[in-house]
Amino acid sequence: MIENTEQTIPTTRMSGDERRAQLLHIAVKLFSEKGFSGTTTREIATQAGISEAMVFRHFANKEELYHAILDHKACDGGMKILPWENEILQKAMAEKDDYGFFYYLALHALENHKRDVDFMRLMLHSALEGHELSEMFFERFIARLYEFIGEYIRQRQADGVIREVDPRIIVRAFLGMLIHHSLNNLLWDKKRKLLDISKEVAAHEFATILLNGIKKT
Amino acid sequence: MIENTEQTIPTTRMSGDERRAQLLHIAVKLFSEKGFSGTTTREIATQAGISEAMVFRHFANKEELYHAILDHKACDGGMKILPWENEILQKAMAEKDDYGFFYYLALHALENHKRDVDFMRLMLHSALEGHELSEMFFERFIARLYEFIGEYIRQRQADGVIREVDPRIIVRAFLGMLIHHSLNNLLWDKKRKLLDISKEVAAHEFATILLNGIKKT
DNA sequence: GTCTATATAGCGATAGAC
DNA sequence: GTCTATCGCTATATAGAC
Repeated sequence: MIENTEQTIPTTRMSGDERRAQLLHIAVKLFSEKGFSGTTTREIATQAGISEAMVFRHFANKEELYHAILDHKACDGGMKILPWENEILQKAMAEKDDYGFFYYLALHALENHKRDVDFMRLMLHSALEGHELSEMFFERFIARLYEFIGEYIRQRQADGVIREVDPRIIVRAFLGMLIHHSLNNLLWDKKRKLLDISKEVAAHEFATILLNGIKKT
Repeated sequence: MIENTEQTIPTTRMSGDERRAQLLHIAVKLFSEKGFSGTTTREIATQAGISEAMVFRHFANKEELYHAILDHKACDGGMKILPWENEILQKAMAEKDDYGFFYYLALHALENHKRDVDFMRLMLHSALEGHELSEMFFERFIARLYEFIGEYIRQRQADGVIREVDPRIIVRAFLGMLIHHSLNNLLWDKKRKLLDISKEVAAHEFATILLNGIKKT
């Protein structure tokens, strides 16, 4: 963990930016595990191997630390959630490959959730505590994701291949499967293995169920 | 709120059991709003109109208060989640009315979630904090629910009307739609009205999507 | 059963020495 | 930049008067 770069400075010591990044990382982990009020600045400091005072040199107060996570995570980390610039998806859309579209969306989401478990837990804590972090995340990403998927569904309804159902309901059903699956993995399945399947299998099954569920008969 | 029964005792005062029940009720509400560590015993006492000392007369410590909620909620409140003794559902199962089965399950779940928002929030907080409350709830109810729905699906697969997919995946997809929908209502839609539909419409659409999604073609 | 008063511990945050 | 020491506050929990 501690890195010794053997520079002119004899003591092992981080630069300001490194330290800040380290604190952010630790804070994300702890907040995601125990929530905002359940995490102490002391614990953050201890895990970083510095004193509490140093935490307050990098961040004016605990709240600011929280907001810094927002900027750091919701901007670059959250961006990965938005899939529309991806080639595979663009291709599926252009070819009106519905299965490809939903399969890739599903896989993309499940991969993100798996990689960023901390972020997901943080988001949940934030939403439950009614913090603005989750609201911002919602507006910046979730609302747009609904809009994006909904628009595709609307097109395919116009093409006459999908049943005339409010697209928002379909999006909710689909995201419901994905998010709930990830949530189960994250909250319980680690221990219990209630349903131990790969991302690919899950993405395939969910996409198939949804597509058959909404296609015109 | 304060009830004056005009009894021999001149001062307005609750019996021990009443007070205990009141404290439990307040604690559920506060824990569900702010989580365990985010709620203070002082706030519980204040909202009950008594002193902190009284809280610790009824419950040895904060943790015990938490456990008491488990017994109170997960026994009678949680039982409502399990639907298999219900007539309508039994009837649908006996008649192999798949739509009726899933529609009623959905409606039942959505009704429960709506009625017991506090309980749902409490469960989420508990699961995130890794408290045993959620684990117990999981084993007592969720696991059995999976088993129950899965068994019905297995039968209908044997009947040749449902595709050969791992029933657990189907259950997860279905519960995913339902729980995610309730979660959205609870966390965001109160303000934003992203998707404002009735329980009945939601139950119908979700049941329809699932059924079409898994039926043999 | 309820109160005030208090004990003890831990919190976020600051001051000042090095 | 980092530390020790400490402030002011609030937390859980208890003791004893009424």
